[in-house]
Amino acid sequence: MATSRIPRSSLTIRDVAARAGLSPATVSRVLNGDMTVRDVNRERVLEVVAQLDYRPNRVASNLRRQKVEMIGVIVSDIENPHFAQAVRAIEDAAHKRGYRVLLCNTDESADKQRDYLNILAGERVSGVIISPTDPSGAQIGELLDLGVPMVAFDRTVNDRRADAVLADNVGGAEVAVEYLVGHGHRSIGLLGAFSVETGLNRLHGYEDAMRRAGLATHVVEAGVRVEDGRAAAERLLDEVPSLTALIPASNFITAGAVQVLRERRVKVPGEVSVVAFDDQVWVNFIDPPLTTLAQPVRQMATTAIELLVDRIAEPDRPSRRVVLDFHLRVRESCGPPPAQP
Amino acid sequence: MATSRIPRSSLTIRDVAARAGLSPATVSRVLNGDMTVRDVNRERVLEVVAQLDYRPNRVASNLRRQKVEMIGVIVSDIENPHFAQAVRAIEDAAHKRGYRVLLCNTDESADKQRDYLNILAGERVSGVIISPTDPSGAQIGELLDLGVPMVAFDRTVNDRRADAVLADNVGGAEVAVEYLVGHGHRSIGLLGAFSVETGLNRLHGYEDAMRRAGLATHVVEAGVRVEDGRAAAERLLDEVPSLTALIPASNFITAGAVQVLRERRVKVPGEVSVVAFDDQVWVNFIDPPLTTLAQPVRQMATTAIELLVDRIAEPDRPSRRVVLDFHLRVRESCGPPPAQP
DNA sequence: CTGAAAGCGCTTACAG
DNA sequence: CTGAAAGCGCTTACAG
Repeated sequence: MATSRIPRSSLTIRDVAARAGLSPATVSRVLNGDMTVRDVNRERVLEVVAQLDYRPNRVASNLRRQKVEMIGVIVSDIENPHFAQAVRAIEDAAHKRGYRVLLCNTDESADKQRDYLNILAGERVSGVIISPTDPSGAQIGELLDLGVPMVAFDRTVNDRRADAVLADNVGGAEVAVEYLVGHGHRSIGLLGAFSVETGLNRLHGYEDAMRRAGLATHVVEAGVRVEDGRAAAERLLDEVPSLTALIPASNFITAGAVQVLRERRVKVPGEVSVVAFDDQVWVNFIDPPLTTLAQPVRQMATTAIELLVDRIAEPDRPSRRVVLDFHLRVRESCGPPPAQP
Repeated sequence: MATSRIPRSSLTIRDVAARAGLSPATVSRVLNGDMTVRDVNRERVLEVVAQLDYRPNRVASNLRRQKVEMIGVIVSDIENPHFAQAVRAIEDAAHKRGYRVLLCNTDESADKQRDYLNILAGERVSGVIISPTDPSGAQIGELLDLGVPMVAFDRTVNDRRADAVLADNVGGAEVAVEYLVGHGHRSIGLLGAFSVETGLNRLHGYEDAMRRAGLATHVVEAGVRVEDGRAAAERLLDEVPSLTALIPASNFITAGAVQVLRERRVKVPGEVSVVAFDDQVWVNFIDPPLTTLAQPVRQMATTAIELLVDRIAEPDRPSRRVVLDFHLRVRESCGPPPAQP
């Protein structure tokens, strides 16, 4: 007679049933909104539930129903305002649809991404939204094999079965170049992080647009930290003295570039015009407020949840890929190039 | 003979056991690091697990072991850099100790806080870290009644049983005032949000320090949005033309105040010195970089996890309250007051 | 409309 | 060292 006694601290549905003089089945029906329960009994159950402050155990319910109303959200850095904004919008949309959010921060580490994907598989989450650090990680295919819906966010994943929501980084860079060319600029530089997919696409858009305008390109790789942005900006300004316009291709790079411009007392937009990627709040606080390319982060987040929910409902639908446009937010950092001496 | 057939998609421990020619009990032992299993059998199990890509179901395991290695983190706004930083540090510390993080964003809504506390109770999380929107919400006491450990973060909770990690907001404001007085300022203004506990404490610290210095106070309530900060800054400058120093008591207020100072071409620190609460990265990007009071957010986060883990291990220990100091980060926004005309 | 019973996928005390 | 069996707390097909 094997028995494992576990000290039972919290109330169970049996306690409620006993107290109400009904079966656990009936209590469960009331709690799950089954309309076939007689009104007297429903009220009796609700009364006892309130009296005892009974809280159904979701773990048991999840196991029995074979479904966990939770999604995993994997980002590389929740402290980056871009992702903070995305996660907030995702949480909002998920909460409205009854899903909880398990937060997974990878810190740009492929190991931690692997770790978290394994955890999410173990937790049997309903789906995952991932901004991959390692788009080819083996776990991505494994989860998809297990039938876990996955939406790539902001960056793609190397598996066609995943849905994806992306910003049109190529198009965004083209808009930036065309806007500056429209102001008469011909010497336009780009500072970007080309090891990440979004940065690479921005480079491609810049190159295409410059080529179409018949202009020479000026590009410096700028890494992902503010410090890297500073160093890259210094190099670009040193190497291309003729420069009249600058496109820092991410918020950290912008932060570094802005400091360099101020230290060198470069007049913006008098001497150098700036169009920055990412519309952070602080671009309004600096002098002059920056013209930016804003990603439709909220819209991306709600789209991601929609794709996920649709796929949960219909696992075999063909995978979709939604690409959303940037918006140019004109402020005060662009003007005509300085008159030729 | 009642039977509920559920389509079983994923593998179970029984499949692994069958394939390995062993019992589920033995497979479970191997997976949980029980050392009493013979090496041959251990290897056999591991082999089959790898072959089938078997992933133990955490939901079942959680139910059976009556423990869920997950903590709920409740904040009012993950998009506020202050909380983004806190959540990141909490996730980091939690992950290292084997806990998952369920993210709960309340949007400063008491309803959503209630909602999430109920959800966390249902999920039977191991503990919760809460920066309360409604410090007296009934659910707080109810969770504590159920034995769910709770740590108040940044703001207190009206229940003595909860542990707490706080920043010394009173002391921080005193440091700001004393620093400015040390530079010779006598007309020092405060912009704060006094409806939240942290803001109120900052007000008290300011008032105490000003009184000790024998100075008159100049205070304007500034709300929580950037727009409110702007309006408050304008009022303060209009009403106190003699003002030579300003303490904006939160990051959003600082953002608004900085814009007003620039628009009015007030020289910082020539005409007005500034010491701002919250050390956001962008304070480095504006002109001049701001002297700030930095909250030890990382340390607060690791302390919160420690308090939680300690209490999980020892539920009846007396509750603790840890108060951490601010650090003054001197940059370029403070100087002596302008010479009297 | 309601209850008894089976079962979700694990873990573990007990027996051998 | 290993297995059979019980049980964590729910839900639901089935019988009445």
